[in-house]
Amino acid sequence: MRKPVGRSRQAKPEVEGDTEQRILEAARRVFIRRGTAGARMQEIAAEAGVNQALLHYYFRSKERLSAAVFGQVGSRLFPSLIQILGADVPLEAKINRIIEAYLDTFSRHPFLPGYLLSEMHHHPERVAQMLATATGGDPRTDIARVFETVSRQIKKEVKAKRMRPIAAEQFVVNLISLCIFPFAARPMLGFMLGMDAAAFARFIDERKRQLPDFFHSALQP
Amino acid sequence: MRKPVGRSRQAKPEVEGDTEQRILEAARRVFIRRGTAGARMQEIAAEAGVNQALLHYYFRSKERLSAAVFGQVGSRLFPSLIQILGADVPLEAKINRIIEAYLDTFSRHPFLPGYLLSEMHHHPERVAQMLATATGGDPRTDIARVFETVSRQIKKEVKAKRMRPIAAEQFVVNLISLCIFPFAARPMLGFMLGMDAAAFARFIDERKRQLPDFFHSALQP
DNA sequence: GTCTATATTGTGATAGAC
DNA sequence: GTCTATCACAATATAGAC
Repeated sequence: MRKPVGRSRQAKPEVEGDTEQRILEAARRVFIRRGTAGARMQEIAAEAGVNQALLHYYFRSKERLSAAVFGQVGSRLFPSLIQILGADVPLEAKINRIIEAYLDTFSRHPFLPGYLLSEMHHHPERVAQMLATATGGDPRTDIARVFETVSRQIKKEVKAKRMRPIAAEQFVVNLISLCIFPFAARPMLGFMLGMDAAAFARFIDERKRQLPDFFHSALQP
Repeated sequence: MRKPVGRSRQAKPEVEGDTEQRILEAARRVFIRRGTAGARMQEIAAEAGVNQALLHYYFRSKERLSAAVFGQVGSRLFPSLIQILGADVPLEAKINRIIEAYLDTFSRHPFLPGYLLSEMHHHPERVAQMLATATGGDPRTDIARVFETVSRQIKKEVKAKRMRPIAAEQFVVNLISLCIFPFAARPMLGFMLGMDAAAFARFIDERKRQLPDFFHSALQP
């Protein structure tokens, strides 16, 4: 590992943010639009405004750089899911919060879902490390606890006759399917439904309003 | 265009199926697991049991070969969607049929969703041609008519107080989200929920049973 | 830390024999 | 139609000056 240690600030005319950060951000943009295999180190260097050799100086290889980006993207998306699902609030509130949070995030970063799914598909072996980076620790333990919490809440609601029975796993998968898929399939939906960027934004806005009711209704006994 | 014309059968000891078909099938397998950018012509040739030069003889370039695969995969998935949605049966039956058809198809080909979404994400410009290949004609016209049909059915159900109002586009997107996403996100779900292949298959089986009710309930007024 | 120059290998594509 | 051999360039990675 030759990676520079100690981010000791040099008295240098740095453009904005330190170089490592600029490279990482440029890499994120390029990997997201080209995919890991399709991205070129040269394009990342150009986007970061530095030389290609610097990429290797900071990240050693394309392999490591792409893994860093994957982990970073995961870190932006998973913690809030875990946090909301594990929070001490009613199930109904969790549904609303997740829909709002994810539709908002993806409206601002519409290419994240496509990148994330593509990356997971072609590099399933990286998922474990990505989730470890994202949750900071042993992801399986955290996640298992969260599903336990949700499962208890569901059982309680079912007992109170306010909800039909459903496994916590199916519940969560249904919820995130409805939030993520439209963005991942955006190119197809855009074409099939003749939607340009503005029309797609309206489509998502309508979704923000309707999805909570749709989902709550689906769980009615 | 040097592509051989007339599939005139040569008196040759062909292994199984004609060579072009074998190449196309090998290419599909390789593109699905590596992605378009990550796939190597050499690997496809090996998988087809032929020399790399033959790939160029039949398909001219990697670009064209990958486009052929993308179109072929689309042709296996979209026509049935269009056909079921446009059929002359009640909305409820369409929901059941689509869930059954897609969960079955994807159970047998679990990597199709990941490939399809990945490809669409990185090559949105190919979506139009892929859908044209898949539907054989002007896809926009067919699709628009189908959405019109569904829209009328929804309005009728709403009027009869058997259903809450929902745009046909949101209706269809919700339905296919719930069918496709779990497969596209399989690596993540597998890890998060600690599911191996068998557990994932059980998860999908449970889904086949529960999704119809979930969806119908979601549409209750 | 950042650059230029270059080594080295990978990869799509073609030429030409059979 | 199918093969072997090879070209031409693209792309990752490193060496070494500054």
